[in-house]
Amino acid sequence: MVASAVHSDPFPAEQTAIVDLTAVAVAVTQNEPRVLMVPGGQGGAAASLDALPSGPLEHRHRTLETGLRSWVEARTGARLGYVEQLYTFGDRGRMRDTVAGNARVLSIGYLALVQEAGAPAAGGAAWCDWYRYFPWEDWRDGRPALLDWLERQLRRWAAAGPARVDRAARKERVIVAFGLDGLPWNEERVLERYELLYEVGLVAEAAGAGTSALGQPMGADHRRILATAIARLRGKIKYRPVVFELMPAGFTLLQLQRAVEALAGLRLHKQNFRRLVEQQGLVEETGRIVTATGGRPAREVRFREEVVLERLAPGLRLPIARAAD
Amino acid sequence: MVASAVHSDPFPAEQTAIVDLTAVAVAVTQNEPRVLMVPGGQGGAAASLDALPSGPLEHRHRTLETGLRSWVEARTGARLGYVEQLYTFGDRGRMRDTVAGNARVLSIGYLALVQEAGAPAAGGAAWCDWYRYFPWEDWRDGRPALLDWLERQLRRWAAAGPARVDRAARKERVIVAFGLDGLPWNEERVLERYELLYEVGLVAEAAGAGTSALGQPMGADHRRILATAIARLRGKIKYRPVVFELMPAGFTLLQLQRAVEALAGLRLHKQNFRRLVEQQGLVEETGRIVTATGGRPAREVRFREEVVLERLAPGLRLPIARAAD
DNA sequence: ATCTATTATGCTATAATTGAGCATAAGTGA
DNA sequence: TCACTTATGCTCAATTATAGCATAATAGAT
Repeated sequence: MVASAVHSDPFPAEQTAIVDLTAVAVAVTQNEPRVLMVPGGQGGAAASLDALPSGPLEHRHRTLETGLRSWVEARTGARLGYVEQLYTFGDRGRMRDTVAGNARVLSIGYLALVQEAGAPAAGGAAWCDWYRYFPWEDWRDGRPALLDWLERQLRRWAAAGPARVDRAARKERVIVAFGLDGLPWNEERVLERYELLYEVGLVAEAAGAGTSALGQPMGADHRRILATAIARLRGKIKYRPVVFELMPAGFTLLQLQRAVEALAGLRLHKQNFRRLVEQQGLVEETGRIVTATGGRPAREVRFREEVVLERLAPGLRLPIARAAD
Repeated sequence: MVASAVHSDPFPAEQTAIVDLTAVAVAVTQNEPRVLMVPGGQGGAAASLDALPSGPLEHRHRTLETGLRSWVEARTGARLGYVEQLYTFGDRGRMRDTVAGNARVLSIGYLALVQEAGAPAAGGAAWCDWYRYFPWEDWRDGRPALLDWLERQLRRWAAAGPARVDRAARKERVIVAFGLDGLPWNEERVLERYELLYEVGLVAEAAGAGTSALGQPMGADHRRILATAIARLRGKIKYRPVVFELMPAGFTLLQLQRAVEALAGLRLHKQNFRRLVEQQGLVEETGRIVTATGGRPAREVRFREEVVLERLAPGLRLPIARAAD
């Protein structure tokens, strides 16, 4: 039916690649967003850097996802809940500091949501606050102070573009990504910001990085993968009820709010947050009352499981607060 | 800094895979959404099926995206505009009908937006209306008639589940995916619907497919990849100004609306559509007047290029119309 | 016992956004 | 001139968001 004039070449020079599966396992504990990390960056040159858990795709696994699950679970003792494929990273040269050398290495990145409580890290893995790697992403206590310094650096870089057009384009990218000159901070632009910092040489992973690099570096391009995961998750919680994967069975609305805030790196308006959650029928009361809140006791609620299959609810929109809550 | 108790294994039993890049190149011409297809399904057993253009990842390409671009452009003569990675497909056994045999084949799927006008298909490729493969997805002229028959099949399948719980779960999936029992049709659930039909055996690609399979089949799992692309694009046009990649330099608001409708498979409310587009400052007048509209002449507009870098505008929300426009 | 701090929770006023449609303008072809 | 088609301006009501106010119910300090 498609005109078959020139027929397809027989599959030309097939190229093989090493494929590994990399997990960004996220949990929220004590109101902090945490990622599962393994030490020692896969035995490469820079062996002391943190790295994401990852392992080769094995032939016995029927699907990529089962491969990821079994590898990460065996390696770290974490039991993965919700799992979603993020992105496949395969630029040549992205493994500068590892053994892979000249071969093409593909990493398929996955986001996995875990309840840390049920998943004590094993095998040398550890749960680390993700803002350690992205300190500029946490606005829960207001604009992070280091953004003042950062802004100066970025503006200097923008002003140093070779031609007029470059300078204009650089400036636009900077002010949009970091919400300068009155533009709003958009919590989802995590990757855009990281790539800008990389390009400017303000993170240690970059080739010409200066001495005052920002945030804890990670092995290979794992910080880029983590940025991708954070961006995706920050977007997703707004339209799919995925936060619940990170919560214990019963929780209070404030705990839920704190979890969302931890992920988004923002403070939310409390009354409106509760209204949204309740209006959408995402939770139901367990009947229990939690008194350990420090104030008036709170009703304990649980996620309405029906929602997932039943109506695939719209998730959580974020009523962003100007000031505090 | 991560507790370094057990140190990482040296990269264990590396596994290689054949990697190919598959493009879903989309254009909108004469108000129809079209995909670039090549004939002959890569020379496999079922050699007569349509297939998406795809080719091996070659080592000379620094990035995956350049690999994809150069391959597809060389093969089909299309010049790709916006390109975005969709998903990596890698389940074993997904290439039932091709040569790959037992080897692991990874396909990295990409969505590419093209202006068909500037890209006449070459090398045996052809632009095909995508609703040929998904006739149930086009609601522009109201609910497609074949959904009546389809609904009966789906309900029968749901009622035939082994246990009570399965039947309930199946029914839920069916009514949510296809908007039955008063639930709204959600144009983004393209993949969910396709996978359901696959599971039920209502598409020819499925193992136990009956004789009355729906829509034109495609080689390998390309129809699944196409479904993924449609779903992604339908979602994306709502929050990023990507439709403009498919439009010529100058166009009328109705042409734009028709393009969006073609992609979404829905009719939109005309006045509200214009209000959204203009309010958001996505377009500007060229000053020209188009008289070939069949009615009152329309102002010609063009996309405001500044928007892309400048403010990364929120895109287009879809004011869905109940009836016609 | 009362006061203070803290959190929970109900409710309201106002502003934006959306959905649906009316009305009129300006062309084409019979 | 009439019938038809598309373009475009505008309105009105319904819905949803934003920002607070006010009150309730605890714990711990005085």
